[in-house]
Amino acid sequence: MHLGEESVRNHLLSALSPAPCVRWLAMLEHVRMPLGQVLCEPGDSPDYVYFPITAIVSLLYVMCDGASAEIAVVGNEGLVGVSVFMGGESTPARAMVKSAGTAYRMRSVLLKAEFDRLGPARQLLLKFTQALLTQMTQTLVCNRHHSLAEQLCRWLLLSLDRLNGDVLLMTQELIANMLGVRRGGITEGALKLQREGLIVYARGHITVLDRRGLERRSCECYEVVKREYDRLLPDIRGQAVVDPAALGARSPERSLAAQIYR
Amino acid sequence: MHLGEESVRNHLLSALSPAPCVRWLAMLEHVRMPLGQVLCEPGDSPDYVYFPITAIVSLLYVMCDGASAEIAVVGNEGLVGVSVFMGGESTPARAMVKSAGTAYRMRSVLLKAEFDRLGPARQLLLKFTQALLTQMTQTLVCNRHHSLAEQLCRWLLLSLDRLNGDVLLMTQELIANMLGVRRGGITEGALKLQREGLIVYARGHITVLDRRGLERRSCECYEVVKREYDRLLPDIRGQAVVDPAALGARSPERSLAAQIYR
DNA sequence: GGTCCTGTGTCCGCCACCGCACAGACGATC
DNA sequence: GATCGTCTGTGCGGTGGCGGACACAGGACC
Repeated sequence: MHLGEESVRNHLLSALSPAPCVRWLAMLEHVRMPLGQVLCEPGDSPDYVYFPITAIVSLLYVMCDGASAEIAVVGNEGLVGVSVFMGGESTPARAMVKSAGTAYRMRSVLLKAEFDRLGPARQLLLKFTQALLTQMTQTLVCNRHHSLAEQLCRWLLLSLDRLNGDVLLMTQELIANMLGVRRGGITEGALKLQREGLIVYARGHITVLDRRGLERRSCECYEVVKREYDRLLPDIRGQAVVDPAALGARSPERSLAAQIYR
Repeated sequence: MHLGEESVRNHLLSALSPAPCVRWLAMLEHVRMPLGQVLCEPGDSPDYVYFPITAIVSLLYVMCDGASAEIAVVGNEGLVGVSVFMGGESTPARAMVKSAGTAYRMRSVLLKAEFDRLGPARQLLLKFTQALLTQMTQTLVCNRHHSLAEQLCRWLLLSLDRLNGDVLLMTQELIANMLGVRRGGITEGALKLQREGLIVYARGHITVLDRRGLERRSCECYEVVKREYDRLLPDIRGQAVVDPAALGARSPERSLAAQIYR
């Protein structure tokens, strides 16, 4: 198992109380997640669940005719593969890496066993699932009632929250697929945001300059989702980033366990 | 507790293995659910969870400006109040009776306790939750990509599946609120379906004449949802209706327990 | 039988977004 | 530095659904 120099970790793993952690340690595998990697095809029963660290994963529904829409985003606040412990094994959505990075993965059967055995771990996983549910809900209503520009802001903010830094590597084409709209629409929206000085866009590199501005231009949906994540997973968010300098210092806390678990 | 002459029951309750049932019996209360009754406001921690029998409940998101959209529908295949055992207590959606009928209700705390204690009950409830998740997913993509007419068909079919009979009591105004569209749009769609002889529509009474026809006019979304419900809850669906005549015969099976649990 | 209310049919201007196409710009590659 | 592929800006006709309005019909109620 290898860890690299990551200055963040998966908050869901961090929030587990010490007891299960020791056992979980041996089950976790550190993996790189290249852009576009498909973690799970619709209908498949996935072998692994993923706890993103720096990667962002998109739950994407692709229809018969090729049209698609993003259901939800998962970053280092959660895990990919809730269907494993929900009991259905598979979902009708595809899980795809939409921002390259790293993750821990765990065999599905192991997670399932832990879920069935341990109350606290179970509660945590279920709360995350409910947060995911809220995100889906909000995406749904946003789809229905809000303008493309507003949706774009929401999408950028949700991605940004799961990102280390403020540069997104993402072409307009990809964003369009996620939002289920025409690429030209994204161009227009992005241009508007760029002219207002909120972002800079160039060939797949989006740099967010004014986060507050994005929040102002966004619809209520982003705020609702964020509040609900904070409410459901309070011990997880906020205490996020570990000081890289502190990590650099050799000490007992420099162990894998220390990095993952608070 | 009173039971009436209902010829159907809640499939989720039916599917519970005998052991928990005996205990659950004492916790269930039979209630009537008038049209428009609100079971749970967004942000509330509901006192009861509901297992619909003949009623249909809509999970509705209402936005700041009053615009709304239906997240999912729950009928006698499930329960209203998954947030109780998911751990978040509340959801940002409103639960509203969209077709009058009856239900069993149970105190939230009791259900939560059962959920934490019993593996089989837990698994069943979680599977239902995943089915609900699928329904939401599909509603989301349908919103994005399909025409109002197709969505209307999907909506009618989903309601029909949860209904005893083929008459829906529902004004166009209400349907419009559910689908998050303009009332005029529903008028047009319904007229088209009526001209094709699939339904008859008159002042809040929709009679479905040709179910197959509706399925043909609908998008793939309905089929996907239905398949997933059947997959996840196979022991629940299909064995639905109890012969009313058989119920009329006085016998030991005529007990409440017999009616609820297969 | 008259009155009121609710629910439905219809119309019209409007606009956001679609689908498609094409050109220009940047960056990688040889 | 020439070439090519990818990414982005832009244009244009078409259209589905919006918002708001109005008229009419069926029931309910007095």
